[in-house]
Amino acid sequence: MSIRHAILGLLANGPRHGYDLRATYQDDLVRAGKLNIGQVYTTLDRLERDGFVEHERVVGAEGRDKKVYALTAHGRAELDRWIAGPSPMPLDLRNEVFLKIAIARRIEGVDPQDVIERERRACFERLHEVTQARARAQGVAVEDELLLDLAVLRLKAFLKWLDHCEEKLS
Amino acid sequence: MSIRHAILGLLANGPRHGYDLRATYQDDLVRAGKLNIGQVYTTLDRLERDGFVEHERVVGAEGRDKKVYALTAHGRAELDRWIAGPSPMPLDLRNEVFLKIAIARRIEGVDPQDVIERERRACFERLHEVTQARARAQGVAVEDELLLDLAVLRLKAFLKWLDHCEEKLS
DNA sequence: GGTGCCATGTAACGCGTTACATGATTAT
DNA sequence: ATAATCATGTAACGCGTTACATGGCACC
Repeated sequence: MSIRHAILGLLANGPRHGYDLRATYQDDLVRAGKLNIGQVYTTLDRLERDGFVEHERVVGAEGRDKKVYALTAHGRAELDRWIAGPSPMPLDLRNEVFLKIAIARRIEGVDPQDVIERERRACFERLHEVTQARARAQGVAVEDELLLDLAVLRLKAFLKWLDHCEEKLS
Repeated sequence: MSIRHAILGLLANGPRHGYDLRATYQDDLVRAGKLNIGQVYTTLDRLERDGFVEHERVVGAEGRDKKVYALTAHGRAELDRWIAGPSPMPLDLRNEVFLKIAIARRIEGVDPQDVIERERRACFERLHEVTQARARAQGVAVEDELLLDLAVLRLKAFLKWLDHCEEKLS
C-alpha cells in the first residue's frame, strides 16, 4: 500500500503526470530508491478507478501528450487518513532467518548454531556496508541519513537477537 | 521465497502431502503463523515444475486420495544451499513510517513531529502487546519465545529511531 | 442429518518485477 | 545520424490473499 500513498502524497502539492511522479519519487522523496515506471502507471490506473485521483490530457508546449493527474477530495481525505493513522507493525512471522534456524533444528546433520554463526557474519558485513554508506550520506540529505540510521539500528537489533538465539538454543 | 524453502525444509524429514504440510507448518514450525492452503498447493505445483519435488498418488487406508510429495536430489541441494547461504538484509527503502514522515514534511499544514509522536504511541502500545504475548509464551515453546524476542528488539530499535528522527527534524 | 475435519483444488485480485514496444523531442 | 531523455503503456511472471467449489469421512 505504500506506493499508492506515496503517489497520493506527491500529488498533494499539485497535479503531476506519471513520468514526473517517478522522477520526483526517485530524486526527491527516496533518493536511494528506484520506482518502476510501469508500476506508476498501473498504480495511477487503480487510484483513478478507486476515485482517489483524476486525470486530464494535456498537450504540452513542446507538443508532447501528458496525462496530468490530480487528487480528488476523496483522495485527499485518504491521504490525510493515512498520515494521521498509525502504520501496522506486524510480527514478521515469516522471517527468513527464523525459518532457517527453525528448519535447521529439525533436520539431522544440520547444526542450527552454524546457521546462526553464518547469519551473524553476513549481518556484520552488511552493518559495515551500511555504516560506510551512512558516512558518505552525512551532511548530504537528512532523509538519506535517517533511512540509513534506521538500517543500522535494525541490523544491531538483529545481531543482538542472533546472540540471544545462540544462547537459548545451546 | 520463504514459503518455498519452508516447504522444502518440512519435506526433508520425509514425504508429505499438502494438507499435512500446512498442518505441520502451523502446529510445529511457526505456531503463531497461518498458512493458506491454496498457497501450499500452488507452491507445490511450482516446486514440482522446477524439479525440486515430485509427487505420488497414494490411496490411504481410509480410501482418501493423497498426493504425497517428496524432495528430489535437486530439491535437497536447493534446501542445503539455502540453509548454508546468508539471508538478504535489504534497506527497507519503502518503509511506511519513513515515507509518511518524508511526505508529511512536504505538505503544508502537516507537522511531521505529530506523525512521529503518533507512530511512537502506536509503537509503545504494540510493544506492550508483544511483551504480554512474550510473557504468555514463556516456557511453552522456545521458538515462540524467539520470534517474540525478535519483535521486541525490533520495536525497541524502531522507538529509538523515532526519537532520533524527532531530534534531527526539529 | 448436520457440523467439522480431511483433502484437493480454481478464480480473482493486488502488488511487485522485468522486459518489451512505441513514439516525440533534445543534445551531441 | 544517433543516443539520451521524455512520456506512455502492455505482457508475463511470481508471490500473496480471499473466496469459492468439491467430495469423503467421523462423530454426535
